[in-house]
Amino acid sequence: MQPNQIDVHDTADERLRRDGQRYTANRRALVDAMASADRPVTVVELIDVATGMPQSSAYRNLSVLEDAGVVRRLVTADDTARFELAEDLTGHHHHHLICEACGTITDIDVPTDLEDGVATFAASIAMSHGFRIEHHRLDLIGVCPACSTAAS
Amino acid sequence: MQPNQIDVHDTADERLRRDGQRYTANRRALVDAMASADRPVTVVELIDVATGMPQSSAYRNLSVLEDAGVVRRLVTADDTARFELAEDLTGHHHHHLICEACGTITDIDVPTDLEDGVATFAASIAMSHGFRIEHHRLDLIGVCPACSTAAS
DNA sequence: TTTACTGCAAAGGGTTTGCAACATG
DNA sequence: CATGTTGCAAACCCTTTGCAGTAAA
Repeated sequence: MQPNQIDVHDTADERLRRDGQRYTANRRALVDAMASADRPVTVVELIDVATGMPQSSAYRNLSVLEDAGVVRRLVTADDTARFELAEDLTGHHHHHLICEACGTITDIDVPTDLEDGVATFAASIAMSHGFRIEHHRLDLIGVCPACSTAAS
Repeated sequence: MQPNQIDVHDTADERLRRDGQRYTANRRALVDAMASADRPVTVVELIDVATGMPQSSAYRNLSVLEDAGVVRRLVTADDTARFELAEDLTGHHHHHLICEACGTITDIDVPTDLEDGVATFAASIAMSHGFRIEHHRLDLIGVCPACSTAAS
């Protein structure tokens, strides 16, 4: 169902080259870190895993990877960006469950019929507003079990 | 269908008082500015309307208004927060159409059946993940007509 | 040997906060 | 007159950038 790890790196390499960029050790480390996380991660989390990488390199490389379509940057309520591999690399279309207390994001799958409903709706809005719609976002926002417990 | 302007101010006043806060001229100006905009607005836009208000006051008051449940803060791809009146003040549940080129957000209405589908989905996720779900977000993201034209 | 990448340090830019003066209940 | 509010200026924090050196094609 999902492309394996090797495919992810190959594709990343290919997309970077297409942009005249190189798939360096730092960039591979970032991709690895994101591939092994099951949720979008912050720059700080990425740096913790890729030991010793300076923040500036992390940011710069993430930006290159984003431009090449390898990673996606998410911004939610708290002002820290989170990064995940592009969906066409993981082969896994998903949405997000967000805890507004701690900011953690969890991946969730959406039933096909709901997904279809969103697609139909998107098409109609594209038509009526003259908008070119690239993608959509369906987030459920609330408080995770851990934060619920902590608060009480 | 919608509560009128006076109700919005009354409700804002009431919710602030509940928090031991006052509904001052600055805060009223912010609420007015948001009520007369048909989309979420940035702090800079709010300041332009409420002439002379220092940024620090705008931020501080928006934060108080958010805590009181009068306004909602949105963060999207560009790193500038946007503010809108809480849905239970305007009586208008809606979602957003976001231009990833200029960052502008437009309000859109979602058909009832799709909305129901999202609600059902949210309930099932709440159950399976032990999450308390407060609200949801369905954004369509792409490029607006103006930016499409500008780019070509 | 040219072009991209690195890492340090410094700057940017949106947002928050300390503090003294002010205004409201 | 006690408590909330204002506005200035400075601090904050995440993020970006200049630059000199390094590595890859």
